[in-house]
Amino acid sequence: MEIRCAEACGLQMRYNPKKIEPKWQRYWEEKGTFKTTWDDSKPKYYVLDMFPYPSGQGLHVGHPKGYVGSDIVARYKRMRGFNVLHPMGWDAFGLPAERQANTEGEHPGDVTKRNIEKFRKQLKMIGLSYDWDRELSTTDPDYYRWTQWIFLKLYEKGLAYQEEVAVNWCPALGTVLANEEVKDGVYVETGDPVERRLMRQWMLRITAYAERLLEDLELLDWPESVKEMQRNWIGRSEGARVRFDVKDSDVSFEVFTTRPDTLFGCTFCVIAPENPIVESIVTDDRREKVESYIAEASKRLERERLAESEPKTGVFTGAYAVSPVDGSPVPIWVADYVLMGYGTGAMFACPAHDERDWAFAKRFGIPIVEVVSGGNIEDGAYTGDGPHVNSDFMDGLNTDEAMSKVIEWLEEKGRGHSEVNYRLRDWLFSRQRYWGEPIPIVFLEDGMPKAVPEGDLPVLLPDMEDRSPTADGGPPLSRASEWVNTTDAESGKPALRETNTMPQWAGSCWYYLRFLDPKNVSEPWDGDVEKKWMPVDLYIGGTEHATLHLLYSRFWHKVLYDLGCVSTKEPFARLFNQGMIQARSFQDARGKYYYPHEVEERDGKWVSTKTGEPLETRIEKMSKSRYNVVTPDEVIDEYGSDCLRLYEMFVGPLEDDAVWQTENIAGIKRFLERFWRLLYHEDAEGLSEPGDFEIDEELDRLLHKTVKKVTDDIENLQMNTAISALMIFVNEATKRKVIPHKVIDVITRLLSPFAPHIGEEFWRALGHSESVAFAPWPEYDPAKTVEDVIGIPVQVNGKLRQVIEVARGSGEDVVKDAAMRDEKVSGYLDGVTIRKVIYVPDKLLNFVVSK
RNA sequence: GCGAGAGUGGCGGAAUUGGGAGACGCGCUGGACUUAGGAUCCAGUGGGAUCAAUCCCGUGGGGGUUCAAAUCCCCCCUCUCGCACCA
Repeated sequence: MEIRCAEACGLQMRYNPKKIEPKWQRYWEEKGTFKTTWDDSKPKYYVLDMFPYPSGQGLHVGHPKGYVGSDIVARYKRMRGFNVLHPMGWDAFGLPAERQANTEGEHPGDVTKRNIEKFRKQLKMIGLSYDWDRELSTTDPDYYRWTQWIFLKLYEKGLAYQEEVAVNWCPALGTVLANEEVKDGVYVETGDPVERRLMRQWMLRITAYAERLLEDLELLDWPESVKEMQRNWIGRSEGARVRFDVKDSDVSFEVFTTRPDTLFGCTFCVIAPENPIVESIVTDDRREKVESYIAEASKRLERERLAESEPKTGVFTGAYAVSPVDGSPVPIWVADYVLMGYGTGAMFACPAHDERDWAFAKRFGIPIVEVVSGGNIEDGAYTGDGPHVNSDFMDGLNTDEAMSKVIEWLEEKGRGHSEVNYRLRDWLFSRQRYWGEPIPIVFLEDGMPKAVPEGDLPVLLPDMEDRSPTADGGPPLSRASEWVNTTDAESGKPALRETNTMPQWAGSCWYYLRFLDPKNVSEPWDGDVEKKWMPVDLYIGGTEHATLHLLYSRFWHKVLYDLGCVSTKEPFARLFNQGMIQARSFQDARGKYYYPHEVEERDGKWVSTKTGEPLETRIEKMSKSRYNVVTPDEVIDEYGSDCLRLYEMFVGPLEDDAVWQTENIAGIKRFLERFWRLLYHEDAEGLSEPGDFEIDEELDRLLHKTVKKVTDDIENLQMNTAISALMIFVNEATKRKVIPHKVIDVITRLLSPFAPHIGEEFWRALGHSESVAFAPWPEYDPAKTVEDVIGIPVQVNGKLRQVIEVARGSGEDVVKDAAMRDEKVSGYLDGVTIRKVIYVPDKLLNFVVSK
């Protein structure tokens, strides 16, 4: 392909992104500019975007914000001599595609393919420097074959198991949902109601890795907020497990407590309604009441139970437990504020020193016994520290001492031991959907599960016309009887395939590894290749994945680490969360949304242009239903992709949310046009003169400062201030009549990661024959980034009175003399006593005076 | 309720080992060029007083530390995010 710069194109001297952008995108594609192969001579840099779910809506301008940020880093690192791996792919299994397919009467595979094509086309228009040869989709059998392979590894290690569990069943979707996908009794994505149902499910034992997932957060350069969210999610707490015997019975139960030091203050125990031991301890006279309470509680979702925090409900079982410390009888209650899923599903209550227990005791008239002094337990629970009382061998000790003493005592007596508990629960891994990875398990005639041999992978998703759940709530795959009825590979005996599929999180747990070696047909990735490229040096994506995707993939990674399949403990060394781009939406009193072109602002109020009706306006997430979507296609058509990229970076800090305001793009457009005119003077009818001359010192210093600023800012992902620095330079350069090409050459390189098309265009115009993508990043002279003569603010009593010019590095005496000679300053020093002079070299001079 | 973060012109935002508040951009005002301007260029633009030089006030509110506070400390208000009976 013949590449012609604007000069060669004749008289096209105005900045015209429509002409240059597609040209360079074609060039990069045809030349394979961003194709990455391992190169021993360069340091590696792996910069990864959280790959998108290719929805039917296509991209809006919010999506590429993070992609542009990571692309700038990728391009910058290449210019700094790094071998950069920067891939992109599709997290394409999942519910929306299945629903879209059903609505449109198509196969989810076809829908997905079409959506991916649209996404890919949109991303390519933005000029992102991905190595498209590494593109992958989680729905591709060559990919999910290895997702299934990892599942088998988990299964072999005992980390995948089946359990009959109460799950969040969503009737509208015909599937179960993970706890995290349900909030307030509805599916967070669609608002469909969710109910509890007991079902056989595959679970992944993530809890076995709780401690390491917590500890290894220390190794990571991640935002503190994300680490904190993961810590909370894992929810480690230290305490003790204590056995309580039930009076006049051989039944006993255990409780977990973080405050075993308050055992002497135990005046009742509480058991979760679902706890099976309730059945065996309830007395006959209480049975009816207890059973109806349990029936009532089971109707409500866990979330709802938790939401109704007050007043607490519960019933007495009629049974008594024996206090393990003093042998006294304490009543056992059933109450739904105790959760079956945490600890042992039973707890002891010390109302004097726990707020929930206090509220419960007050409500039901249960005694409250103080064991830690220092508070007033009449008014409320005292949770602070203090000397213990009424506690036998703990009397006089504070909480810390009492804790170790009581644990020691319990262990000695065989009634308990210290224990660490986690809030994290095992990962519910099966979904009753069609569009997901089949779980590579068969069931033999005796119902026992058996792994599909590795050699038989992938277990392909069968083609099906009817992909709805069966009438009795069975997964869609159970309709594929030919597929379901198979044989055990080893014995040849009949077997049934597992008909659940994996959740969407599965494919995204390891895609960063497949990118290293995406075409490998004999293994998921080559070990040597993995050692070379891992870990991911920079991972950019939204905060919404703080606890789910990022915890799940860390879990899988650690399992793979234990298997010797990967060489790093953690997958993502540095994480960065880009903010969202939101947009203004307009709604009338009836709730009807209006497009931005249907409204106008009158006297600071928004109204419908047509009817004049007042509208309510809000800053919201972009969505089709809110009529506030802006697509990259329309912005690129109007302004070009360099402009879009710069605008998205310039709106504010990359990590912050921003509001899309199309009118603000004008400033970016002007900047690019000014930059263009540095080279293409309108009045000169062509390229400006090469101008092999030296620029003035002021501009030269500014150039060095700009190189430094842009370099530092990219390293810190402060793209907004980097662009500001470039604007300052271009504004200043514009004031000169002509700028030598060697200066434009430097600025072109600085700008090229942000605006790669115009960068490439200029680079060729300046006479280079290779892509600017690998041009050396400009160096700067530190000595030239500071001025020789600087203005020193002179204050009198802390108030700025004058700025005087002195040589940089001047001593106090010199500056003081100069200041005192200054007419204005001396006016302020007249008739007062100078008490003190503060001089901060090159920064400031302050006279402290008094009358 | 608990935890984390934030609050700066008309607007988006700069400035943090404490040292010239408001960089850069939008918008606005005035001017130049023009048949025209939604193009481009130049000048101005935190508030107040003043013809002006200049002065006073000013980073959510109140107090404090300091020669000096957007920045550090204490109290309060507001907003965003996360968790929400986790024994």
